[in-house]
This record gives sequence, structure tokens and C-alpha cells, in this order.
Amino acid sequence: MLPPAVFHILMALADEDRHGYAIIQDVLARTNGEVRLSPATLYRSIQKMLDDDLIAEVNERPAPELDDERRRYYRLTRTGRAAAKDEANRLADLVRMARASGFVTRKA
Amino acid sequence: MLPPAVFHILMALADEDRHGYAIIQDVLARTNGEVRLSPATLYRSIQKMLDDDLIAEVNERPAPELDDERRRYYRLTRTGRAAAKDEANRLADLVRMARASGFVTRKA
DNA sequence: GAAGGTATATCCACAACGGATATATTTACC
DNA sequence: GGTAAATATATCCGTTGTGGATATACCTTC
Repeated sequence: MLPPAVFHILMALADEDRHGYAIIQDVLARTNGEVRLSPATLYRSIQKMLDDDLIAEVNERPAPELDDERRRYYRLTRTGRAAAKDEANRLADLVRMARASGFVTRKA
Repeated sequence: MLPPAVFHILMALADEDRHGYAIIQDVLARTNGEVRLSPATLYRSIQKMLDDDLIAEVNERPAPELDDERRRYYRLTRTGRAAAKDEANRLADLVRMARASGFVTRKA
């Protein structure tokens, strides 16, 4: 059972490396503005995820004209990807149950 | 964004009225033993859900030979059912995103 | 009548979170 | 050149959500 914030961060990092602020924006965009990670939650979650080896900081950076020195970039680890899959399947089961209870009204 | 425990309790009450202990067992069964609501979480959640009008206590009881006087039975309110639908749709969206990220490995 | 399951309830400590605040840099615009 | 807004990271403080443990009492089974 991953904290929702951690799962959102893992999804934001699924396709490409991102820095903290970009993660906030990505989550905001993907959820149509519904999930606003607060800075407190984001940076605390990142610290915990580094400790748990779900993500790692990377030194590879974009071209200087596209970069910003203040940024710190992060990437999914194998452990992180595995944890995301576990959680995604758990949530898929949960939605299956909710559907059986008649709670899911939008079409699949 | 409903607390996970609250959402599980709402699903347990979707089809029939239940008392607290039966909710714990129902959630345990539906999740193949994976979600064990602790008594603390259950009864605290129930209190909060009563305050928020997501559930209501009902006086209707089964036949005396099937009943147990200690039990307290609960039923979904309209508000509770609406809240459950909102949450279910939110989770369905989340799973859709997770699927797009390649995190959902089990078949639908 | 003893043991284990049923049933509700609370105490304590920890985990997760958001709002607010802080600091500094970069970009946009007039 | 100046200034306002956006970018970017970080921490403080209080609230909410949670599980393990404990408590109490009744019911069922053997």
C-alpha cells in the first residue's frame, strides 16, 4: 500500500526523468488539475523514496540552454517500477470491486 | 479524496446493511485477506462517517435467532453512495493513467 | 467450564498530508 | 532597467488517517 502521493510521483517518472517542480506540474496536468501536490508533500515524499530506493537522483542534464541549475532530476529504479506495478494492480482490483458494486459510472 | 478505509466500508455496505465486525470480515474476504481493517480504524471511521452522513445506523434487525444484541447495523445514505461513486470514478481514472504508463500487468 | 470466536470501543504512537512560510533564481513584460 | 510572476527547492506546524495493543463482555463449541 503506497501513499497516493508516492504513486503519483512514480507515474510522473514512468516515461522520463523529471525534477521536483516538473513532477508537481505533470501530476496537475494528468489529473486535470485535481491533484495538487503541495511542496511539503512532494519534497518529503522524494526524500523517503530516495531512502527506500524507489527513485534515484541522476546527474544527466538537458542542454544548458534548456536547463536550470537549481533543478534536481530523478529517475525510477527497478524497485520503484516494481512497486508501481504492484500498486497499480492492487488499485485495478479495487476498481474491479467498485465496478461490481455499481459505483463506477463512467465508461471504461 | 476519501480515506481508503472509508471507501472499503462504503463498498462493504453497498449491497446490504452490516454491523462493524461483519464489515471487517467482508473487506477481508473481498480483498483475499489483503486488507485487514483494525478495530481502531473501523470504529473511528464509522463515527466519522456517521458525523458526515455517509452512513446511518438502522434499527431494522434480523430475526432474533440470527441476531446478536451487541451488534450495531449501518446502511449507506444517498450522500454516502454519491461519495462512493465519486471516489470510484476518481480511482478508475487513476488506473487508466497507470495502465497508460504500463504499470497494470494483470488483464482487465 | 474452558477456549476461541464475536462484537464494540479506546489508548498510544507513527505515518501522511496540506497550508503557510522562507529563500533564491529565472523569465516576461513594460 | 525595473518589477512582477513563475520557477525551484526546502522546512515548520498542525491535522488527519492508521495499526498494534489493550479492554470488556457476550456467544458458541466442545
